[in-house]
Amino acid sequence: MINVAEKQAPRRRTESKEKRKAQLIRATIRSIAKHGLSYTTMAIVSKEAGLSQGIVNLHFQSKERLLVETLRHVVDEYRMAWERALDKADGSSAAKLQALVEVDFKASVCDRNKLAVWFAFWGESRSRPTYRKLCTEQDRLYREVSAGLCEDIIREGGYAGLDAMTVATGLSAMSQGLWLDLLLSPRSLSRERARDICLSHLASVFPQHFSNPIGGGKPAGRDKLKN
Amino acid sequence: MINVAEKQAPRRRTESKEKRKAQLIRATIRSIAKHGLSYTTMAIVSKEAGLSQGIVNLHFQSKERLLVETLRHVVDEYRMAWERALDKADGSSAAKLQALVEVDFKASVCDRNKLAVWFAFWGESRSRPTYRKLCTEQDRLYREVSAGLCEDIIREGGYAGLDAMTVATGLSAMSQGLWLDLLLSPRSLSRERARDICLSHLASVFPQHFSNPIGGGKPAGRDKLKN
Amino acid sequence: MINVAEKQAPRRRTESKEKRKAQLIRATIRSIAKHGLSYTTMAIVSKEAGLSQGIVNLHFQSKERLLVETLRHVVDEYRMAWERALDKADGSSAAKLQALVEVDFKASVCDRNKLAVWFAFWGESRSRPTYRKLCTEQDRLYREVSAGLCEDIIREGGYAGLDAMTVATGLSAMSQGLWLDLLLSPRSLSRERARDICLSHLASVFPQHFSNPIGGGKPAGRDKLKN
Amino acid sequence: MINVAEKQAPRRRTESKEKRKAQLIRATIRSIAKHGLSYTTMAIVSKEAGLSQGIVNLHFQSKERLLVETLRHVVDEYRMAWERALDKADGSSAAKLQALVEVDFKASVCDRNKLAVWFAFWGESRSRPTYRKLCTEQDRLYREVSAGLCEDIIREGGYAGLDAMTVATGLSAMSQGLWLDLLLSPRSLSRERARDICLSHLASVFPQHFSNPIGGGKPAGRDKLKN
DNA sequence: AATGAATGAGGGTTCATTCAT
DNA sequence: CATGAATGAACCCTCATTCAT
Repeated sequence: MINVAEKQAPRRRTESKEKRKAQLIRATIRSIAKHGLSYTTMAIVSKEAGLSQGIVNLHFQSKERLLVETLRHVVDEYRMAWERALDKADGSSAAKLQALVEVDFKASVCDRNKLAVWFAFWGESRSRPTYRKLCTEQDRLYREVSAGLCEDIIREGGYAGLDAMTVATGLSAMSQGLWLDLLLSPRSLSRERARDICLSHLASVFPQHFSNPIGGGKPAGRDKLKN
Repeated sequence: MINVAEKQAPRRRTESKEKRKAQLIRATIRSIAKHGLSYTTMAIVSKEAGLSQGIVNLHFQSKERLLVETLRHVVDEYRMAWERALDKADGSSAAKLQALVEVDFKASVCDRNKLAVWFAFWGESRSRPTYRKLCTEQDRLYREVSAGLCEDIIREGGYAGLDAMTVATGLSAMSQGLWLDLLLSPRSLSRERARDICLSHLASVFPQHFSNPIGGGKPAGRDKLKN
Repeated sequence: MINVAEKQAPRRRTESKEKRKAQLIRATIRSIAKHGLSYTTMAIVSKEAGLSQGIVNLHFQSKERLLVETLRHVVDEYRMAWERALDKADGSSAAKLQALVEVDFKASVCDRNKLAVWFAFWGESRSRPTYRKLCTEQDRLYREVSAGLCEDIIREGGYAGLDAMTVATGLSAMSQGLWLDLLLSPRSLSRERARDICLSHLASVFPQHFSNPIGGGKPAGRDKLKN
Repeated sequence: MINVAEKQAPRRRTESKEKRKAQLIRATIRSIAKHGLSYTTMAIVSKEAGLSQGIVNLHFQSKERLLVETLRHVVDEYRMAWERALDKADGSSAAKLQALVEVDFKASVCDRNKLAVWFAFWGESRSRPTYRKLCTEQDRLYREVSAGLCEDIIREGGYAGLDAMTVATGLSAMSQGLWLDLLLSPRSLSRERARDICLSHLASVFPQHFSNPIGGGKPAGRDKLKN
C-alpha cells in the first residue's frame, strides 16, 4: 500500500527532495553569514530552515556533505550568472568583459550572505582539498574566459606590451579583493563604487575600449547595476 | 652569584612569558594553516608548540583570546613591515608606492601560513566584530597612506580624471585578490608574478611613473623580492 | 491505530521528559549522599541513572541547574509532606503541631539520602544565593505555620511568659539539629527517639497539651511513625 | 653547612612553620565562607593568604590534608572554648550548663565564617569518614559533659520523668539548629536571641534552675555575650 | 519522509600537584 | 623555605549522528 503511493508520485517526491535540500542550503548560507562557519551547527541550520534536528543527516548524510553542497551551490550559481551575462551581452569582447565585471557586483551575486560564504570557504580551503578544488576549478574557467576576452581586446586595440592573462588575473583579483572590502566595511564601499573601481582599471588598461566612470569620464553603465 | 641571578629572575621570567606567548602564537599560525580555523584545537596548538594541554589557558585565558592575539600579531607584523618599507624606500612617492606593493609579496609577509591566517579570520570576520575591527583598522590606515602616495603621483604627473582613493582601493584590492590566488593555487602563480601583475597595473594607471614589468617592459625591481 | 498513537505522542513525550528529569534528580540525590556534593559529577549522575553522559545537559542545560532543581525538589517534597500532614491531623492546634514534628522524622522525609542533600546545600548556601533563597523561603513558611499553632496553644493553655515565635524557632531548630545527629551518627540515634526528644521538649513547654514520651510518661504516638 | 643552620634554630623554624600553617588555615576558613567548599581552590587559598601557589602543598602535602586540618582546627578551637567556659563558670551545674549554651553564641565561636565551615564539612561528612569522625568525636565528648550536668540538675531539682541524655541531646540539637538559622538568615536572628531561645528552653525544662529570658522573665545574662 | 530524544566522542577549561629556580 | 610556570587528568559541556517512533 505504502509502496503504491511512492510509485505513483516518484517525480513529485524527487522534486520535493530537491526542494528540501535547497531549503537547507539556503539556511546554511544564512547561518554561515550570521554565525560564521565554525559556529554553524546542524541544530542552527535545521532551526533556521524551520525543520527538525535529524533532517540534515537524512538529506545530506553528514555535515561535511552539507557544507560541500552549499559551496557547490554558491559556485554553480555564480558560474551560471556570468555565463548568462556573457550570453546576454552584445557581441563585442569589450562589452562581454564589462558584463563580466558587472556580474560581480550585481545584488544577487554580491549579496553579503554569499560573500560571507565565499570567504568562509576560502578561509578553510587551505586545509580542505575538496573546497579548494571547487574554488580553483571555477577560477580556472573564469580566468580562461576572461583572458580570452582580453586577448581579443588587445589584438583589436593593438595594445603593445600587454599580456592577456596578466590583465585577466589582475582584474579578477581586484574584483575579489573588492568583495573583501564589501564584506568587511560595506558602509564605506558600495557595490556601484566597487564596480566603477574595476571599470576604471579597465579604462586605464584599455583606454580605447573603456572610459573611466570615475573622476570626470562619463559614467559607464551606472544604471545597469540593477538586481 | 646566585643572588644576582635571583634578582634578575623576575625580569627574565617576564621575558620568558612573552616568549611563551610568541611560541604559542606561532604554533597557532601553523595549525590554522594546516588544519583550518575550525579544526584548530587547543590540543593541536599545544602539541604543535611541544607543550602541555593547559598551557594555552595559562597564558591566554581562553581559546578566543589566543585567536585574537594571533590575528593581532599577524596584523601588527604586516603593518610594521610596510611601515618599515616606506621608511627604507627613497623619497619619491612612486618609489614608496612600489615599496608598498613589493612588501605584499615578500616571502616573510606573503608566507602561505600567514595567508591562510588572513583568510581564516576574514572568513569569520562577518560574524565576529573583534576580528573585523582589527582588520578594518589596519585597512583604513593602509588605504590612507596608499591614497596619499597616489595623490602625490597624480599631482606630479598631471594625470587627468584619476581619483587617488579609487586607485589606492583598486590596488589594495588587487593585492589581496592575488593573495587568494596564491593561497588557492600557489603552483600556477608565483609571488614574483603576482607582484608584477600589480606593478603592471600601476604602469597602466601611472605610465609616466611606472613601467610594465611584463610583456616587453623592463622588469622593475624583480630582484628586490628577497626575504 | 497508528495515527491515534502519533496524536498521543506529543503528550507522552512530554510526560516522558518530566519522568527523565525526575529520574535524574533521584540519581543526583543518591550521588550527593554517596559521594558528597563536591564529588558529584555529571558522569556519576548519568551513570547512576543508567543513561548517557550528555543526558543531563539535554534536560537541565547545566550542572548548576540540575543541582538547583534537585534542591527545589527536596524542598517542595518536604513542604508538601508537612502541608499534607497538617490537613490530615485532627482539628486541635496541639495535634497539628505534633503532626508537624512527626513529619520531620517520617522515613520518607527523614531518609538518610535526603538528609545528606539538605546538609550538602546548607553547606554551600552561604556562598550561593540561589540555594539560600530556596531554603529560607521554606523556613519562613514553616516557621509562620508553626508559630501560628504555638500562638493558639499558648492562648488556650494560658501559658504565661511564653513567646510563640521563640517556641516555634526553638522547636524547628531542634528538629534540624537532630537531623544532623541522624546524619552523622545514625546508629546512636533512631528516628523514633529523635521525634521523642522533640515531643519531650513540647511536653516541657506545653505541659497541659503534651505528655513526655520519654522517661515515664506514656509514649505519645510512637506507632504513627510509619512510612 | 645548610644542616648547621637548620640545627641552630630548629625551634624558630618549627614555630614559623606552624604560623604558616595557621595562616593558611585562616585563609581556608575565609575561602570556604566566601566561595563555599566546592569552589575553594588551592589558588584561592594561597592568594587569600597572600602567598604563592605551591605553598599549600609545601605545608600540607595535599588539599585533602589542608581541609582536614582546617576542620580539626575549628573543632579543637570549639572544644577548647567550651572547656575553658566550664572552668570559668562558678561551681553549680546549672551555671556550667548555662555557660555551655552561652559559648555556642559567643562572637568568637558563632562567627559567620566558622558557621559556614561547620556546615560545609557536615554537608560532606556523609561521604567522608574522616570528616565524620572528627565531628562525631567532638559531639560525643560534648554530649557526655552536657548530659552529666543535666544529670546533676535533674537529681538536685528532683525533676521527675526527665532523662538527662534526652535533654542534653535536645539542647545541643537546638543550638546547632539555631546555627543554621544564623547562617541562612542572620538578619532575622541575632546571636543574643538565639542564645535566649536556648535558655528559654532550659527554663521550661528546669524551671527551678533557669528563668525565661524572653517574654516577661528577667533577661538572663544578656550582657555576658561579649566576645 | 520526518521527528526529536538519546548517545558518546571530543572540545575548552580548571586545578591539584610538581619542580626548576 | 618559597616561588610560580608547567603539567595533565578530569571536569562540564557541545554537537554530529543515530534510531525508535
